[in-house]
Amino acid sequence: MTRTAAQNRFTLQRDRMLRAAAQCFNHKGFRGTSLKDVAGQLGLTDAALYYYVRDKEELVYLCYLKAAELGRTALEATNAEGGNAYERVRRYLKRHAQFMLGEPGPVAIMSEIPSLKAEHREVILRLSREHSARFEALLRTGIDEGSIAPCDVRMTGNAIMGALNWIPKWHHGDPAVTAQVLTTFPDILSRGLKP
Amino acid sequence: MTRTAAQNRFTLQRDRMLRAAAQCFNHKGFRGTSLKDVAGQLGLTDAALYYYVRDKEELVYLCYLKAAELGRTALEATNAEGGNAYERVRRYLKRHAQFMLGEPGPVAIMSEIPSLKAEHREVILRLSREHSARFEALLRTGIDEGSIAPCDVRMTGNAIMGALNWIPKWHHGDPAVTAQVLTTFPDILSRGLKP
DNA sequence: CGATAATTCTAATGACGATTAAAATAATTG
DNA sequence: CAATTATTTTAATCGTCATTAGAATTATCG
Repeated sequence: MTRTAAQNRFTLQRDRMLRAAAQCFNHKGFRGTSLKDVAGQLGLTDAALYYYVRDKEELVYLCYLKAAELGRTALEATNAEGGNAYERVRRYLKRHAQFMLGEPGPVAIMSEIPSLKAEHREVILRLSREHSARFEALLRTGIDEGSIAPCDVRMTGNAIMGALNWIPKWHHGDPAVTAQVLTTFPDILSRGLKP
Repeated sequence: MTRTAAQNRFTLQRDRMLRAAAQCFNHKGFRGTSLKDVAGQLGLTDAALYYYVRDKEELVYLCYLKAAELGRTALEATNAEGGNAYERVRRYLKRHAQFMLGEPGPVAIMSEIPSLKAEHREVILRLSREHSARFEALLRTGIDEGSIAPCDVRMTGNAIMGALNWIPKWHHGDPAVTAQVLTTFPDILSRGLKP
């Protein structure tokens, strides 16, 4: 119990770090952001980050891990809510866009997997592939049950994920645009799936 | 005339440079690729690149300029061929994917505009916005003539461009996949536009 | 309050990578 | 071939940045 408070504080601070880092990475890339950039956003010194993380590489790794977890739970939660596959896809898209843009984000886009060290890269790639597989399975379910038009699920999944992952490249935080994205993107991306 | 041969050789070599650089940038990011990486692909020394380019920043700038030009001509050529807006969009998507993956590519994805110096950034942003505007205008034409379903053209354009720009993140050169992308992506991305 | 643990800072160190100048090599032209 | 031009290399220089050690500060707990 006595440790829980400290533990809690630690993980809370680290999570603030991950959010700051995610924003920087999305904006300037992994190599392009210095630890000073991240620390600056938190009112800290670059050296202070090493209290929370072994090195810079672990920082991206943790960002990507968090992104993978959020994606997974978003998809699971959506599936658990029921509805046909088409409706579940729509809800998932909304949820995904939501956590990418708002709380508990911003979330790091996994655009620099090659920068990870071998072991971390394998972990992230595995999670990433598992997530893709689950999404593709959902599409396949929809095709079988007739709620989604037949298509190449692999390519369709890639297209949808690409459209989502690209959002941070052109969206820079304007709340009005955020709202617009959340309302239009699920529509736009799922419309092509209708039978 | 005497200069034309040398001039020609110069620009040809520089174009090889741009292709090598584009591949590196797409793979490892601007900051993440060293001039040695680019030079290595060409069998040169890093210092040799300075014969063709003022500095590293100019290298990305030229890559982006080339990308913008190719995008523009692709859209213009497509429009010139006629057909209704929906068909023109489809042809444009195919063309765009084509030059992104094959010849005269690989083309650099404009994902690091913040890394450009102010003047260059303005040029690229202007070209980029012009291109978006033209694409959105094409969508609007389709909506007016009834070949495309009513939609938020800004968001729809962003979604489509995102899906395309993300391709290099997951496609790593397998020719079979290239062929698959070229045949399925135009379908996938345009299907949602049907009325 | 005093002691101990937690957190952050200051001040090095060291590597990597962009950039430059000058020398060396290759190509071209008269 | 000789002279000139084009291209590339070698060998510095310079800054930035990740990383570390140890000091300083702050919080926690008895």
